[in-house]
Amino acid sequence: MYSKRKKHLEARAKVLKALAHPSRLFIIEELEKAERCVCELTEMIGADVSTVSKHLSVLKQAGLVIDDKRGNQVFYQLRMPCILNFFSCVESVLEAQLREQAALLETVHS
Amino acid sequence: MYSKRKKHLEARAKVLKALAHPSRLFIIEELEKAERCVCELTEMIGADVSTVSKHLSVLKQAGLVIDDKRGNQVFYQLRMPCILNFFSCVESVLEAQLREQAALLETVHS
DNA sequence: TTGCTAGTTGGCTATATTGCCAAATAGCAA
DNA sequence: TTGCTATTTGGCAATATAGCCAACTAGCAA
Repeated sequence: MYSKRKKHLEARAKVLKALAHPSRLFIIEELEKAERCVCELTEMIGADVSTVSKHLSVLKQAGLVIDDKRGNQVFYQLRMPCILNFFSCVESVLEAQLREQAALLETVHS
Repeated sequence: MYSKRKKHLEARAKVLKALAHPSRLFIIEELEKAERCVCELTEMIGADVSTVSKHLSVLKQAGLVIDDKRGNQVFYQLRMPCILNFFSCVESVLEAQLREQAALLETVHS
């Protein structure tokens, strides 16, 4: 029954929702390389600081990153190192879509 | 630069967004077991048929499922078998959150 | 044809998300 | 103290999402 699993699926959905934004995916990828302060991420993304701060807050709420205040800067770190492998499946979905589009073009041109 | 990766990250985000809903996660899990028609999924989820149909349309748009009309029923199948492994990371995020909450409770009680 | 079942689509309202600006907060240094 | 930088939070408007009902389409059978 759906109701039995619902709570769990909602929790899962919340994590996926937190990941489902290009800027937040960018942040995850950057944090994979090294910790970053808000100002660095803001510079790279090119949006308002408040916007980036809110994105970071979403990732933090979802348990994906942790923050560490040092001086007047806040550094964010990736909390889940498995995230990267995690994307390989998403990639295969995207690749399949590309192959499909290519095949479609093929039929148009022939 | 963010702009270079943006298109790609937007595509990724779209797939994750399609997954980021409890009913759609439920559908994915069911289709992992076997193909299902819309009526079966509707029964299990307990929402309006139109709602379930729209969820399926979102998953289809994202390239996660394919549909197969047979008679007057439409059967949906999982297109990406890797999806299941894909969730193990999300699970570890959730488990970490639970551990954290448990630790927090610990400090309250002691 | 009519009638029934299965599914999709349009339209609507309620709610959530995004991203900006402005204001508030915190650390550090003069 | 004042001033500067880094960050968060509140508020707002624009847009997107979710889920219902109603209407429409398609397959099948009498």
